[in-house]
Amino acid sequence: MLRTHTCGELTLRNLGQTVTLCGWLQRSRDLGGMTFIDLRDRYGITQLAFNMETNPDLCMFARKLSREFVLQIRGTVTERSSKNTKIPTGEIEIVAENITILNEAKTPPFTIEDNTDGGDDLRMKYRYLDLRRNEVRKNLELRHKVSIEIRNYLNKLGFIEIETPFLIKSTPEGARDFIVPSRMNQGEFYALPQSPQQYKQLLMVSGFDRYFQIVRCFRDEDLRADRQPEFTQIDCEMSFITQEDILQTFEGMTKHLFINVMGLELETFPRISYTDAMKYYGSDKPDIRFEMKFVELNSLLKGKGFGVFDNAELVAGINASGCAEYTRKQLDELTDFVKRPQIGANGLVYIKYTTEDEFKSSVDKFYSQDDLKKVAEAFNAKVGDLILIMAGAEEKTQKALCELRLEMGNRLNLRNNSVFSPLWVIDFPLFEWDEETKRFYAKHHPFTSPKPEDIPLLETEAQKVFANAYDLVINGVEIGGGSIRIYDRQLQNRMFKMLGFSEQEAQNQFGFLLDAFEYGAPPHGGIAFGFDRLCAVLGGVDSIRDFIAFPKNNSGRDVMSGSPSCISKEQLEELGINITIEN
RNA sequence: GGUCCGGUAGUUCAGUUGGUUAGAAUACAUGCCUGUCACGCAUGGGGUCGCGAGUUCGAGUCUCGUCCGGACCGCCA
Repeated sequence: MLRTHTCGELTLRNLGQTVTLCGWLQRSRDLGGMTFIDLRDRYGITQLAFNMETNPDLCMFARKLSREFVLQIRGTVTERSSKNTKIPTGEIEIVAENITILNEAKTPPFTIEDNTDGGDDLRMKYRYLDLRRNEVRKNLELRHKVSIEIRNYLNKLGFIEIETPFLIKSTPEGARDFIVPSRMNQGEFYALPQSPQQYKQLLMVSGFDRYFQIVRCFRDEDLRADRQPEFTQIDCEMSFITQEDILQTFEGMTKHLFINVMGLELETFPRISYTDAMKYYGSDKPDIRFEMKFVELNSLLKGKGFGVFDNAELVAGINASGCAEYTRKQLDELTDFVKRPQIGANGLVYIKYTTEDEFKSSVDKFYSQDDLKKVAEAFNAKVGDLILIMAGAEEKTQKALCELRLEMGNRLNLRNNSVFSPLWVIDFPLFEWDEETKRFYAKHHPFTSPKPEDIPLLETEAQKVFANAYDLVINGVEIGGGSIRIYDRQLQNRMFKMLGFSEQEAQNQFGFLLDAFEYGAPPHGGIAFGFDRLCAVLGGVDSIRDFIAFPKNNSGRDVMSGSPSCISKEQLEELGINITIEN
């Protein structure tokens, strides 16, 4: 070992000991007669002291060292005459007797500090330097802790972790696959898994009744702050269980993580149906850290001569409590916000509850004070409240109102990242109709089982069929989702038929799974959690990038290594691949 | 595929109506300083204003194109 201690552990208890430390030079302060150096490793910072009177040669040497040099120093733990209460080692310093430069370093392109001066792009290019920073290191430490606690919890319950292949068969359903060419089978391709879905179901057929895997998954779709082309799932599956068992088990896991990683005890998770989530929050992943539920106003506001409302499929609003004081400018800002192309609302109507029995609204021409009062009552509004109303086609209005609700939540500081509000969203519809291709798609995936009572409606009223599917949402972020699967070959065939698969197509793509179902598949179901997202939510940030050691940028590039990149002609030839670039 | 924002010193940014030699902070270098801990003080070096074209007597500033980065919509079973 090149060191006897780390830079984070020495205190007054170690006074007088001769120690050897290794680390990076964080900063040096040259006072002329003496010089101080902060030595940093992942455990902390320890101050080194050099004195011109007692050891002039070493002091002169120390003055010449620059940031991020890798040093080994031997010295004596000494009490400081002026202490730093901000760090754990702040009461001591090392009076150095010997320094070895283990490696020199160029001046880094940005400062290795909590508040670095580096921009995102630069930090990604020099990610190995960025990872030296406390903030990013802490995120990865949190991630590690979460993964350990997941394994502890699931292991205790008898789950076993089994690895499944990364080079698998491509299937057209769902996200776009990442494709890997096969050299030995030219013209043929593997796909990287979007999730180990089919393999984990096969493991159930094999009798591993409690499986999990913390596993990388790949989706070739456009990125976001919370979406990477490769990301990590906590993938789980159980046999001989009901939906209730899954919810209990994984609510338990989530609580276990919060207690053991965050020191927070969570209440029982509320549950809401998909239908109600859409009705009250306009989203299947509502942020319930704050109320501000939608109130439907069709019966109160339609038919009074205001065309926009009269012709709307849905008129609904939210109560921004205490915002009646909003100025014209603030209301215009909100209107602009909902009119942005990404939201695309036509406008925003407000009602200010200014004083007892007095309302001011942007639609005073069409509604009496009495009409407005009834609206206020529908919201349980009080004096000082601001009611914001939108109207139009149902889905679009819900979506726009959802964005407005979240925006108001932000403005009113109701979305505190150290508060955690989990909930289960249950009873999803089984299908989703796609106008473009004129066909049904599986809302979850094609192996999701319909509610037993809805099975007779499969072929006749597919849009009314609900699924045994569920999502875990925390603070408006979809953390996990799963379903009870179909384990009956006949029902699976009916499902594929609804999704527009011929028997032959289904057999081609999923034949191995369908065949397996004929050899005694147990009733089973599961769930998968977005591990990166879970960590980001626990860490209280929106972007998952800082919880991934080496993430990709917005365009799917790794700006540090320069991937993706072209490959050589020889490589292409070996694979039997010709590149044609369209313009 | 689309919308919006950004690109100026190593870095983070400012740069007025198009007008003299493009600034600040920080980093870096040098010197001074014996209790600093974001040390302080002084001095200094550091610029293809992303790239290309255009308008103009004159472009960091205006126009078009392009590249790069970020946020979002579509997409993400």
